[in-house]
Amino acid sequence: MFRNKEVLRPSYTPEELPHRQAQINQLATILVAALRGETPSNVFIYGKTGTGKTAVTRFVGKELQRTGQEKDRAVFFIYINCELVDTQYRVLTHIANHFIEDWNDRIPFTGWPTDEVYDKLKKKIDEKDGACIIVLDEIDKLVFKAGDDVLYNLSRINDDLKRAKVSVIGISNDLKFTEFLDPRVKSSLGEEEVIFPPYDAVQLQDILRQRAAVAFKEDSLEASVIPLCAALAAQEHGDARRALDLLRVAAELAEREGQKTISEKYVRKAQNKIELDRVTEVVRTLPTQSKLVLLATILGEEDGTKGLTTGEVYDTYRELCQAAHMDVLTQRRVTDLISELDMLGILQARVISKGRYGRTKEIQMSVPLDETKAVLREDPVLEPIVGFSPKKQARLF
DNA sequence: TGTCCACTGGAAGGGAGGGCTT
DNA sequence: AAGCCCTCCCTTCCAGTGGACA
Repeated sequence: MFRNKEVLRPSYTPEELPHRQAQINQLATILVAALRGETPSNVFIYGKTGTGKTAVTRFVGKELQRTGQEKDRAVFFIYINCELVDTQYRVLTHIANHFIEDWNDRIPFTGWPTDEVYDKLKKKIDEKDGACIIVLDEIDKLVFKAGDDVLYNLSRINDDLKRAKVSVIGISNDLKFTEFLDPRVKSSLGEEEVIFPPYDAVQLQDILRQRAAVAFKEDSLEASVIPLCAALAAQEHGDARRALDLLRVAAELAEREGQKTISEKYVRKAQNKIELDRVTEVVRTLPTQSKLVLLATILGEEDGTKGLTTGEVYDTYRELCQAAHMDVLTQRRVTDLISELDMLGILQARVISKGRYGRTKEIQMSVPLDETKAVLREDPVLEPIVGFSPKKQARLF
């Protein structure tokens, strides 16, 4: 069935990006200054997930580097995903190490004072005569965690450089974060803006057809499969990544059942699988303390308590910790863990007021209980207590 | 109308674990 | 070895609060 499965993966950057010519041109026009030895403007790129922001940026960057080589102009294109590289220190180190070939000379991932890293970075960049384009993908994550000091320093770095030129491209799927920026940073980052609108269902179909032609052998797809994938993904704010995932997973499921063709049925199955896989993976990689909090919530809900409160979850949590011989964290800390679980979409916590009876969070699971418990059971610490029932236990005393 | 509950969520800081330089 | 630095996880302290109840 498959000819080349790789082209369906999110990491794959195709040679052609359908329906993104306008954004490619816009970005290229801004960055072409680098080839003339000028400093390109900083750019702010905004668009929802799976609208091609990263792919377009990488594509333009690659082209720019290639043309730069032909014209004998050095162009450095540094891509940083701020979800992983999320502190000022780490960003600076990452950029600086890009210019340090000697492995022994590299800046360690911790240990130096930040301003020393900054000095070294300036020195190293200035040794190269060329344009340096720094892409900060998911820049909102960086600002959220580390504030805008990094951006301020980076936007001012050109003042301290004699030869090299630096420009910054910030990519975000969240517009609100710019409100928290220092006005100077905001205006400097937003010199140019490129907007990526969501794909509609028809555009998604084009993208899927383009990839499917390479990915599958002839006649592997029933006619309705691509429109369905496109329609489902269009509902998810036009997410092309989701559309491709649906197609790939559907194909994998069909293949596993020995089918020669992919039908609608497998697309629907794929949709369920993708969501469940996401939850399973998130839960599996949770720290133990968060798992305990999660288990406390599940058990509370199974006991039939309506509108679970922080206090109730905390009580159960404490019993679980004792049963599992784990340290008991403070309620303050558990509050934060609950908020984190909320942000991960595993549960919902809304602040409500019960008047005379105080103010608290009302907590509700938003993923299936049994599947989640099965994942928790994989953890050796949790395994003995997953079947624990707080109420029964209490009755013994 | 005021009280007062059961928290929320900010601020500050400790300390362990990574590393650096001198 | 001593003296720093950065990050993560956590504790302590506490002012603030929406609304049911007296």
